Amino acid sequence: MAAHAAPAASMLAELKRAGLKLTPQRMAIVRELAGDETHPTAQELFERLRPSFPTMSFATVYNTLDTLATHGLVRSIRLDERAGAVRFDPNVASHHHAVCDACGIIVDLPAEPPPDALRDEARAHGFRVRTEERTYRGLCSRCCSTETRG
Amino acid sequence: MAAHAAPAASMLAELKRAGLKLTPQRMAIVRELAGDETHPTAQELFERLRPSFPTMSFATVYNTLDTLATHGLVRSIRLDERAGAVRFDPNVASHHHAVCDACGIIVDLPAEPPPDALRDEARAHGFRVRTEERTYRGLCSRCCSTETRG
DNA sequence: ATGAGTGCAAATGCTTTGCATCCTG
DNA sequence: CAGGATGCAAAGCATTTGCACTCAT
Repeated sequence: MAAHAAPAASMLAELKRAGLKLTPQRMAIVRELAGDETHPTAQELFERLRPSFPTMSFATVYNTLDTLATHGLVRSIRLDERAGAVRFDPNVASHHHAVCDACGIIVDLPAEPPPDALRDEARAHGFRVRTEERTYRGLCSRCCSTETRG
Repeated sequence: MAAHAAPAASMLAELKRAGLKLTPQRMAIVRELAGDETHPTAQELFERLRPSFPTMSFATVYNTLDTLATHGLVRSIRLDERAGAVRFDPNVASHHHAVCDACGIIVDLPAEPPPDALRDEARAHGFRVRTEERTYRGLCSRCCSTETRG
């Protein structure tokens, strides 16, 4: 019910269809990322996979994620306004994000917003709008109750 | 009419009010950034100021921008999904951005969008929403006409 | 068997930091 | 004149690249 991301099987099938090789490393990365709603960084994925693939290199993780992104199987996002690594999102369906200013958790908000006035404004500037991303910042439920020191 | 960013004078006054020192470097950085709608990087500002301040260091530019951001005088944004430096926006009024996928130009879309269904969805997740950012991606007017090879 | 993919290590790009010195308030 | 701000250089991450080797197709 909560799975908005494509299952590993279909992502692998898609890779195969694109004429790409199904290496053990790629399969592991895809399986690790598919269905993961925590928006991990390349670093985090690398750490998680290290136990099972002690020889896997950083470059492979980055290359694979780049390949997946190029083929539209994952989205890369940078929701930190300052530093911080790129995060990867296996959910390529139209959706947006809510980011907690305190703990940094990123929550998916599945929805396709209808064209709005701002979009029209962009069009007025001559823009041909292809996608729209919305980021809501604030406090998540957990951090809300912590700060409200009640 | 197109000036949404605070003028240099008021930004400097604000710094002073905050008890910060008005050094020549800070004044130069503020003047360079105020009213600039190109969303420059720290690198770019540094290059522009080098002629007049040959001894100014990178660290000073970063420190100053960080100070300005902390005091709410500029916003830092990272609209590139992959690599790329942080950009700085002297416009702290509520507004959003349109980014060209081809040339990377960032256009301001001044507007305060009304609370929407997605915002409600975030609230349903327990989020206390403080700000909302929208990014429209597509092709700017210039790149549109280039690609339409007509 | 052939070239895409991998691993390693070094390089690159952006940003931060430590510390001695300087200068604004 | 005191402490914040600067300049310099080096360190710190995140990410990319070059190249020889390996393995999926």
